[in-house]
Amino acid sequence: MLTPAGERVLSAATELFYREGLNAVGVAAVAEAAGVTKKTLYACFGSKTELTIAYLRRRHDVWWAYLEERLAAAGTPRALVVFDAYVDHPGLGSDRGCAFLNAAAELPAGHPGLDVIRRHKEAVRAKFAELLREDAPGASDPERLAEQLFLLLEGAVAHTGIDGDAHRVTLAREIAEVLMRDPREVGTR
Amino acid sequence: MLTPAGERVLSAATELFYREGLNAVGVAAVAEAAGVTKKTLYACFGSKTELTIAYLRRRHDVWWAYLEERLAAAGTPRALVVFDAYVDHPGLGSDRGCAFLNAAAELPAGHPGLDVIRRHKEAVRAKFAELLREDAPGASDPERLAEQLFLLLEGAVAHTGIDGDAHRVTLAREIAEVLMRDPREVGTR
DNA sequence: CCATGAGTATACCGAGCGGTATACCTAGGG
DNA sequence: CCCTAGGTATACCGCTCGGTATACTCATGG
Repeated sequence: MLTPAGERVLSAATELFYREGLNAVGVAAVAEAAGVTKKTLYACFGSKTELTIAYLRRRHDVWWAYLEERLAAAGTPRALVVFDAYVDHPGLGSDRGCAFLNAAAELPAGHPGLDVIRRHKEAVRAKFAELLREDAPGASDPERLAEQLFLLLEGAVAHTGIDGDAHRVTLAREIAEVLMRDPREVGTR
Repeated sequence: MLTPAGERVLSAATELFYREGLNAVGVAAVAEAAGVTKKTLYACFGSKTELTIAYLRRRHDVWWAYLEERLAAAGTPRALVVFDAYVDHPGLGSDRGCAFLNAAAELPAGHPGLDVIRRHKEAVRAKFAELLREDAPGASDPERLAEQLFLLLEGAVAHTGIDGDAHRVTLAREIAEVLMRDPREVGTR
């Protein structure tokens, strides 16, 4: 478990790494923002690489818990809630886009943080598939629809940082809503 | 116009910036890869910021020329060619994903390179809309379909760097192919 | 009682960063 | 003939990077 000081370091890192980027923020800046010396930071995390991993894990855990909470309270189709959770999640911020995509763009090949990122993204895609299967058991190809919703979401969040706002996520959600209606219904009504 | 040495610098930067990331590559490394002194690099580009802008512009110009070439030789629906061009373009490499999304994730707010990136992405989205309008003049909402294809493509290329290959772009292309069939046809046949 | 663990403050290390300065070389054109 | 443009090579600047070292404080609990 993390000491109180370690918790403050991770909290400061989560804020700074997201807002400024991994390579743009030094350990000294993180330590200062946490009100802690570099020695304490290294006693808790050992290296910047470890701190980066902890940052990504924390970011996933917090967001995932929020997603599950929203899903438990939502009506069908729950897949749309995933879009909302990306925009609405409290505390983490979203104006700089997806923390995981941003990190993946910065990390060098072979960095262990990339595994955390891959697991996070795969979890999101798998969640789409799970929700679609459960909410519409008779659907023809839930895996394909899951990939479709996933790509829409990823395209939208990838542009959130560029646009400066999340309007494309809302747009992607609207498109997803249409796609989730069985296409056969459109023509036969 | 660029001197021969300047051209070599830009060529080396295009390779290194894409493969390693903007912040991970110093001007000294670019100069050495180009077989040129730092003095020459600064005589040609003035600053790393300017070199970064030139890199992004070059990347856009080369890819765009290739896209137009492919479009001129393609049959309808030409929108699918945009997906192909992202995967097939020669020389630039695509295993690290989209150079523009990667750069956007690294650049600090206010960096002039962000404008180049926004223009590039808007050009792609607008090209989708243009192609859809021309290839299927009677379509109900080409703008919406353009946004849809754009988001699919962007989601796919955003993951190309994470996955290490471009299979999601192919997947996005297949999905796009289905979406471009008028949904009313599906139910009424 | 005092040892341990968590923390502080400060200074340091070698390396690399973006960018500049000095001095020299060389081919082409007025 | 010699000046200029576009190079070369090398050294330097102040700064920041990730990471370490030394020495001190202080609360807790066996």
